[in-house]
Amino acid sequence: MKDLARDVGLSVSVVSRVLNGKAADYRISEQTQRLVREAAAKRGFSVNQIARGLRLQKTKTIGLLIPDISNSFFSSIARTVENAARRRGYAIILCDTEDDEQVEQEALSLLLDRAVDGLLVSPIGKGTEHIEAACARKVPLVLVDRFFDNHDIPYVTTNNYQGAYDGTAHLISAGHRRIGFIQGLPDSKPNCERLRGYRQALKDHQIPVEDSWVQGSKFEEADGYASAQCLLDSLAAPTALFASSSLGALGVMRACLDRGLRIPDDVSLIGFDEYPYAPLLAPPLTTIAQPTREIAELASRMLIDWLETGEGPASRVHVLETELVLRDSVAPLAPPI
Amino acid sequence: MKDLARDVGLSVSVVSRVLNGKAADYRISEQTQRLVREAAAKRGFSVNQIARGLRLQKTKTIGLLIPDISNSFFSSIARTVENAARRRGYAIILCDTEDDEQVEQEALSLLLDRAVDGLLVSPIGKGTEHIEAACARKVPLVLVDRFFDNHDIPYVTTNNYQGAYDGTAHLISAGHRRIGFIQGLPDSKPNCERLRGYRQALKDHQIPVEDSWVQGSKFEEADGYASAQCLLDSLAAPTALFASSSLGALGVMRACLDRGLRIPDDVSLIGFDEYPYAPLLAPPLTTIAQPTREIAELASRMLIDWLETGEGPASRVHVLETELVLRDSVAPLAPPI
DNA sequence: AGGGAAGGCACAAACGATTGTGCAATGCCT
DNA sequence: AGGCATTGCACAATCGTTTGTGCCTTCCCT
Repeated sequence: MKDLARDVGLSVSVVSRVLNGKAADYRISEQTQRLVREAAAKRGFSVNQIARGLRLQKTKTIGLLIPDISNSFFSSIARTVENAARRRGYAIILCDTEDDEQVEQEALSLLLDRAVDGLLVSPIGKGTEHIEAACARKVPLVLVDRFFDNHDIPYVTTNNYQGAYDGTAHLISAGHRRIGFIQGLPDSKPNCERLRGYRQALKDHQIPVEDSWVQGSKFEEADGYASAQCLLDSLAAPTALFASSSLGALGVMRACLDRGLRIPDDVSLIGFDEYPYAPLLAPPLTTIAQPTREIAELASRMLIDWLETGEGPASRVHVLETELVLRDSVAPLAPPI
Repeated sequence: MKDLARDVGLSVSVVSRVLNGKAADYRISEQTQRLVREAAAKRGFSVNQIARGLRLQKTKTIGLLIPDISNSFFSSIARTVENAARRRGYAIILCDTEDDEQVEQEALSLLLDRAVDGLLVSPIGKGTEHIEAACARKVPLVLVDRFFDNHDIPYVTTNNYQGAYDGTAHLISAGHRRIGFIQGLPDSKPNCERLRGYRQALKDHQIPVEDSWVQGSKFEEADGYASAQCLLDSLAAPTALFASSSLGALGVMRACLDRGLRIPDDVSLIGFDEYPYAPLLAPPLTTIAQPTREIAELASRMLIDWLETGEGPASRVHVLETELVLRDSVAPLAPPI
């Protein structure tokens, strides 16, 4: 910018003001403005955002902290967030926490050190101190998908409870009474809510809930596989399974395949999360679809509005509805012979 | 840092040097070092990377420019890159170009304005001027997956030619002679190479190549769907299809489903790209697997080494091998009756 | 013509770090 | 005791912007 100023024979302050549209406020003549603008265009000048960030204490950057970008749910979120952010002039620093709390803390520090203006976080769920610390530093933060309800951090998520309730009820209405639940990360809010929905659906239909029907500990395919094996090994094996995640459902399918169990003839299956492959699986999977795009759009809008107005969102909680997508992985239970 | 310096009664220069491990070079006493370090630890101090970046002209940030993060190939790449980068102290600014050249240019400017130290990019492929411009600005850049071969920009990619050749040869060995090719973005190098491999395989088996057998224009499911419809509508419809991408293969499967065509009985299918769902599709899909993790690891290592040593990679081109993963989507062609 | 207002721009101090250099104080040698 | 190294630290410039303020003109009004 100094070079540019020298070239046009003006001071850097004039150049800066022209380029920032503050020419009128400082009585810069039309002629000078044109001069500056043309020179800037000709030299392809663009401001150094680092220096600008230092001076303004605003980096026009948002930190996106998610557990697993290779998971289609989060990669959809990331895509939408990135697009929305870029359209409003923000860059996204991506951190993948690998569902590891240690990594989450490190990544958070890395983001804070880089002075991001705001954060979009889908936290592991266990420890909340580091997240609170970020809030204490007055960095606007909105939680996505996973959230805390004993804090006042705004969030946008899915109605996980209702989604799981609907799915479970669907299985029950098909005649199933022994229904297994393949869970993900037990501490994460979405998982808790899904579990709650599952339990409530059973209760509402006078089906006693067996603790052993709930298996699993991570949102991973291998974990779903192991959990399914475990459930199907049990004496009174479930006739239907509800997988709390897309990867969990995959694991279940693989377990059934390996055991020669047919879906839905031998065991019915519903998976949380919808994705492009679901309709083409063997069999096409009945799923609980989340409004991924809406979640990401709402969350980014909330955050960016917050950044630009300086005021937090009017309402703290945003819960979007799921949709039960019926396909072929659920069959009526054959009556016992 | 100024506060910290005041608290311990020292100058900021001393604090800076201690924290950067340059104490010895400047004869800072052991005692002072301890004092500084303890105070820093107690106050949870960490340096402002923005200010540091301005002074050092190094932001410890890498720009990742990819066409579609919701595509499993790229999300795997992103995950691996992010992990590798974070382990070496670098943050990743993610930009999703949506396979749009306009967006690619804007995103590139956004990254350059933010003074990223280096770039990892998978370019659209058509225009190369903006990419060259970045190189001209002496920003280290390595291409991932997609590349240019008439430039001296280093890249790491897959042996797309051989992968497509192997897949096509596999179809031919199953007796197919009318083989359609569902392509992705025609200008992109991987697509060109795959097409070349396909053509060469046909030629090597004395099968004349029909131009009408090559359809498609984007790496998207809808495009694959339309292309498959078009091919299957033709008079002498192909008995086998080779999809140049995972999403393309999905589109083909959906097209077949809609037409009541069974895979592999009525038409055989091979798809480029492997992903967790492939073995569970109906039918399990025969694919050409790319070494995604290796590509991403090699590319990030090359770039970061470049950043730290100041010297570009020793060898410019890196081509990793594919693997043909046999499943159930290819069947021997039934002899004509 | 003198005075005040307005117009048009330049100066210089931040922002928070890094780093070459300078300046005391101490120690050692002869 | 005087001189020279060495030790231990502080000063201040710098990175590229933004922005409050100040200064010189020109103009208009009475």
